[in-house]
Amino acid sequence: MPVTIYDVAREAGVSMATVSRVVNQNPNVKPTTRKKVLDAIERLGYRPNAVARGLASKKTTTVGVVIPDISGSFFAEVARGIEDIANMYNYNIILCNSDEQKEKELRLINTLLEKQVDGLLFMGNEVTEDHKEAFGTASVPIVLTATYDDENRWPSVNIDNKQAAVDATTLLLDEGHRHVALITGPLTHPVNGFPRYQGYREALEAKGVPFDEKYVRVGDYRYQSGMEAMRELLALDEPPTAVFAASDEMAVGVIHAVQDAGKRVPEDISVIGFDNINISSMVRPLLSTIAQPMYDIGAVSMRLLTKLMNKEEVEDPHVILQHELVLRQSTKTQAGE
Amino acid sequence: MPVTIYDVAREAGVSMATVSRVVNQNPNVKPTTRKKVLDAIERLGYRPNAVARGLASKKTTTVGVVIPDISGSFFAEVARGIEDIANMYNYNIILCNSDEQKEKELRLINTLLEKQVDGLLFMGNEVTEDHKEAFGTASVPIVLTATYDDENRWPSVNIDNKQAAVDATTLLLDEGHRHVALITGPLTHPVNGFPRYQGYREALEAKGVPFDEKYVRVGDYRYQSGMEAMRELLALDEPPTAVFAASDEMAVGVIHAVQDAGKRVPEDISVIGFDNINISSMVRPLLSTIAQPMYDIGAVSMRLLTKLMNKEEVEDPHVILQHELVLRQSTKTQAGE
DNA sequence: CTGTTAGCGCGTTCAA
DNA sequence: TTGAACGCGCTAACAG
Repeated sequence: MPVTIYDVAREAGVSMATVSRVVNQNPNVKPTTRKKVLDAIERLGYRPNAVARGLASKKTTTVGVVIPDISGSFFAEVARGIEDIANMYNYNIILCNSDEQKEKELRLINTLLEKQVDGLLFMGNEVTEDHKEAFGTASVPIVLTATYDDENRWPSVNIDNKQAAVDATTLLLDEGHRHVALITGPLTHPVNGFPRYQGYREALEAKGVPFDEKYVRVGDYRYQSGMEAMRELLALDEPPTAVFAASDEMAVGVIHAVQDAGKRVPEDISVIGFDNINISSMVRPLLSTIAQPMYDIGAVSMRLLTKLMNKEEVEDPHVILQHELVLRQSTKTQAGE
Repeated sequence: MPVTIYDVAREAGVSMATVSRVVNQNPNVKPTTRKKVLDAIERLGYRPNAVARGLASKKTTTVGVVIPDISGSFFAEVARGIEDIANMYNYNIILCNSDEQKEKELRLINTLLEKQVDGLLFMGNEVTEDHKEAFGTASVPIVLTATYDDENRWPSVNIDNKQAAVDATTLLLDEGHRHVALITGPLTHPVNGFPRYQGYREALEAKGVPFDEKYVRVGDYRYQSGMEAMRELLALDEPPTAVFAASDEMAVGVIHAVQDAGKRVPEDISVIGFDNINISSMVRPLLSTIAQPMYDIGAVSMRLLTKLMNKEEVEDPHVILQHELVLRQSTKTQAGE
């Protein structure tokens, strides 16, 4: 039923090799025959079969993307960066949600490899030994997006999470606060969890402010957890006067908890978030935050992968993108200061 | 380099046909030889080549998804529904952003078809004649997600947008408001734009409230446009006392414009949104809205597609999912009333 | 500049 | 229960 390259060849009165040449933009074809072929293609409505092409050429122009959850603002933005660059270089992406479940991640990696993707982008909180083993069976390049492995065996794209946390905490400290709380993500996450906690402590130490465990709460990056954590903090004998939340969603939860308690941000309590997802400029007061270049994290990862797939020389395969302190209205220090 | 089915066959001392059978769970294999094969697979680390399989079987267990912009909350949620069900039925998805650009949409549809996807999910504001022509060249099933064609030639999954707008407007009218404004999306969008405008007018008419053009503003569904539209509305001689925004983002913009003007929601002005994206429960006051079952729209679309791909009988290929009025705090009418 | 000929790795008859 | 052989649609030498 479907028209093949043979049908086109017959229709145009040439060999299939010639048809293949014109389809693949091979310059070694006489203009007149090229036209004959093009006409035949048009007439028959020929559509090249990419699967057959993939089998013969061993290239699928498709890359696999393992992502925790596409419905989250952060990942959705990263995914957009990935897809834009992929599209730019004529690749398509197979998108898979992992929910950060290790077994599912491993299964997806395997499925993607079976599908002969030309490369793989992996995002996830932790790269375990099992992950490394799975990566090891791949014969195509892999880039770790917003994560990395402890040995730096695979190329990766990240921001400096610890330094970002230092910056956020220091800003609060510089405003004069001495009771600065941290609402972090799970400390068991070696990439995005623990380093921010480390940065918080380092900043405290650098300023000579004693660390106090009671000012640390662990959330899950979601709004609710931020709000609940802040309620607890507010119930302390000596509540914090500033809060650093490891995600914008939690930071917004913090702001609302503060407001619900009849206090004001930033007059009574300063709040700074992390990520700079679009919601941070859709709340009152506008949220001050550590901006991660989410789109770029995706875009740079994909660009790096294209180079790797193309066997190009790549200077440094471990990219650290710059984060940025975005001062809006939830901290006393605001833009321009 | 990569190990093929032949290598496994040799290693196990059987023919490749037998290996194929055990890999594909064909029961006609003696248990002992099955074990021999399984061992050989394990020993060699054999990974079936899905591309070769796809060429031979004419099935790729991959579906194409054309979506306007994965970084938007609405679409990200729909995409999640799609991917979950796809995963459940052992399909993978190739995700493509179209930015609602017609040429890009047509190109993507073609690319996806070249890649021999087993089915296609299309989302976009409008299904033009060119789209229909492109769909017509497909030999695999296509489902229109959150959109439809004017002839209902293709299966689709939607909500009743007009009725949803009637419900939202009527709620506001029932609160006693007589100056109800509408901030809609582009009226040129036949699926999600115009019908909501129609519903607004119908509700007005049903309650005998005269339609007044000055209370209608066109936005682009984004926060900024909602905020700006509200500023204009506020500048009217007789500002509206209630606003129906065709998206939650715009509704939040409306709330902030109202607050910035020193007025209160809902005491001075009632606001209702559309979609029920997660941000609607992350603002103060909590946003009342028309909830669209975003995840289900994606999930049901994908489920429908699996049936179609499987050539199963499907009762009604034009699914209308229920929307829901979610009353929170931005309207006077609140939960329980 | 063009055609012939092998594969690519696997599913699937058809016989045995 | 198993194997031999063909073909899926195309790319890539190689020859001419």
